Amino acid sequence: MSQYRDTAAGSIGVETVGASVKVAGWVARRRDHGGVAFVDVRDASGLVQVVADPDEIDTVADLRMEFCVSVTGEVRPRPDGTTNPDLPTGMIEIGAQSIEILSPAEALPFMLDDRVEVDERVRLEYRYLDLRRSTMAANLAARSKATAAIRRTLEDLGFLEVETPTLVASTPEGARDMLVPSRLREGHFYALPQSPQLFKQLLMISGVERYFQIARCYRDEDLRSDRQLEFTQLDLEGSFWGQDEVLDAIEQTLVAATEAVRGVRLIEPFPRFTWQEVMDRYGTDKPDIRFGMEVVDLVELFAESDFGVFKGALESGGVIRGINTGRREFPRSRADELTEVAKANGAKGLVWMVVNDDRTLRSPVAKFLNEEEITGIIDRLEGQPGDVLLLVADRWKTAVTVLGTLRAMLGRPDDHDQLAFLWVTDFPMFEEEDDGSITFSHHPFTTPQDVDVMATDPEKALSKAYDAVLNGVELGSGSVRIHDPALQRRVFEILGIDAETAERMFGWFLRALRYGPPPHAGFAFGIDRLVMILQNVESIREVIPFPKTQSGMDPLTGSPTIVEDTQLAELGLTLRPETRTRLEEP
RNA sequence: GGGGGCGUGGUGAAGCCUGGAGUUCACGCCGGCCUGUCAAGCCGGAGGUCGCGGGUUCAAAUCCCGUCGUCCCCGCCA
Repeated sequence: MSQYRDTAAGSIGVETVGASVKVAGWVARRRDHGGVAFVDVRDASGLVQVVADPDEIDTVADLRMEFCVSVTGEVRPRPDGTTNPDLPTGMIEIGAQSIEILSPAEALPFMLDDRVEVDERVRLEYRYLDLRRSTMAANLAARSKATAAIRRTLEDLGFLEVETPTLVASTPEGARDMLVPSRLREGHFYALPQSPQLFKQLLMISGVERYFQIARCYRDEDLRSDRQLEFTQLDLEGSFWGQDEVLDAIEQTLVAATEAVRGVRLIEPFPRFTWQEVMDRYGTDKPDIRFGMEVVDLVELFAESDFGVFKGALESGGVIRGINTGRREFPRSRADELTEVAKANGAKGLVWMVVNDDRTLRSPVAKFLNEEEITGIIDRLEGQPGDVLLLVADRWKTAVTVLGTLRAMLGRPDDHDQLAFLWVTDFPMFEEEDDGSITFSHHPFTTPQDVDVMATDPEKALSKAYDAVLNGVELGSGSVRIHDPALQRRVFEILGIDAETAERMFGWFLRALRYGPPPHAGFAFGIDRLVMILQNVESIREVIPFPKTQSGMDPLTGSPTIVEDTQLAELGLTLRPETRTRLEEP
């Protein structure tokens, strides 16, 4: 009950007929017939039609779209034949007794309905108007429902919500840090956290046992449709836990969030795959399993092949794999395009084949293959007439990755109605860089599955790390952490980080590990990405109220901005001359 | 750092390939008419440095080069 209204616009139904109500909101539409005028008033709850006689209410002629108004009137049934079944409030209307203009609005920079797709830069410049649109309001609501459900679930499971600092020490690993200069310690810098990783591990050592946080994280890397400079994670950690306990807790939060947003109860447990399995079957560590088109091993077929490309690949220890992309048009241009994709992903080439009606193959390489091989390919890939088969002969990693990329390109469904959550476990401990050196595939606090293998054969070593994947999108990752300082030192050693360097970078953390750390494990997933998929939108920016453009700018506030020299001076900073010159150019 | 798409009254599009008067359509805006609409309707009107700079040409929204903005992608994102 307020000075401006006593009833939510969207809540008014036939049971309210006869009552005098006061609603407040925005003019969504005005339909002025001269002798009678209809005004759709929208508030956060919905929309209701107000009917006004211009002779009685002179303000009605002044109303324009998105004026903020307060309306007093009587709820009455709509006359026969004028009800609107498309509207929740379509059976009734408010006969206006008075309309007060709380504030006028200028002519809008764009229409707030969903009929036209407005340039995103303009939407962001007037984001406060953009957010009035029902789709955007629904995205905000979905996000709120998701986080509320997550909080509720974790509270029930006995978790403690703890905040960790956002002004932290910079570490050289991982993504580029967002830096914040310190005034009190000139020449020193904070970093904004890429994740609360080490703090949550400290909380385990602190005896918290079950921690979670809906944490803002920052990574100063290039933006994408699913990446922003700042994003939100559900961060979680448990003591005396292993992988199963983590996956169970995370699964419960995902189930709760999905039910809250979609009203759908997911089937548990989510399917689990090892990293090796998803790489072999789907050619990626974040497979979209809403469709098949799995990668098939064809090595045995070609063990004796005379075809140079296949022979060469096998002799150098490679593999031959293929996918059946199904029946589709396959002009030469398409073949060239896919070959380019294969090459861009490191393959030397791509072998394509179209199954003919007589179970022969139309393919540039068909003449190099004998009948047995052709039949074998069609059988193994379950080829039907018209199916396009794609084969890659290369190093294992290259072959499966290329086919995985093509599979995603050609097979991915374009709607998100179906939700295919899954777990990927048993990630390799290390990845090979282009220069041949190794780097951790998760982070250096991840427990190896076998310490000896890690030491003798690091490229084969598996870790206790796991990912959550939804519809081909990596939602998040976690691991069982190292709680033994000796093991932690050994991992650093293998990575080529000597004791002195480790001490300098993480000494404070290694010291904490000397004071009885409990075994612990945890996880973090991106809430923006989750809500984006649940809401079936193509960009993470649709579920972030005030996002940045691809160049990291906010068209609304103009950030980032230049600052006064006096501000820089307080921080002990000066801009480099060439930077200053560039800023002074028109 | 690289590849690609887009940039035309306030908004969305067409025009660009094949150069010839700022032309067109829809929404919005302003004014008028109108008593049952719900994307109201009808009549009239205003509004544009075709992102910006340079070049080619008798002539550029259109062709070329550069640049800025934006989006998608590669690199990057432990």
